[in-house]
Amino acid sequence: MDDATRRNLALFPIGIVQRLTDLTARQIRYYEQNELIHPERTDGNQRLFSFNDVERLLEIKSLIDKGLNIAGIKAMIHKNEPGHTGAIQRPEVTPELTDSQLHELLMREISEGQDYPGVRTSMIQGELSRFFHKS
DNA sequence: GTTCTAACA
DNA sequence: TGTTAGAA
Repeated sequence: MDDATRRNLALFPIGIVQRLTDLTARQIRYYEQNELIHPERTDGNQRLFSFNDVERLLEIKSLIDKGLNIAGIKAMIHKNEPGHTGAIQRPEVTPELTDSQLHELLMREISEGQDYPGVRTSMIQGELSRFFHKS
């Protein structure tokens, strides 16, 4: 049995995952509804999570702390290519950013946790929802 | 005892 | 998101 297989084995119930991630069962179930995770089901319809699921939940938790909404997190998970090597040029003091530029900027801030001159992190929440719809 | 779904003084 | 009710 290889590592990948082992990591995807559905092993623990929500109770264990709850402690492993410091998330509430409510949140875990909520994230599943929004398709951020896809735990397996067994017995009488009870969820069984794998190590991968747990890691994903930890990642989701950190993104939530950064102020992202479900839509934003979905985008991050799908485009899991964390560090952009650096082919992106940041607009100095640009009052008007194109959607493309703003998107790249936000992705950088989110993955690097840093701010760029003239762009406040607090704008992430609002601008992100402008990209990946509102809720 | 634990987890599930659905719903909200 | 918290929390609770009722069932499995």
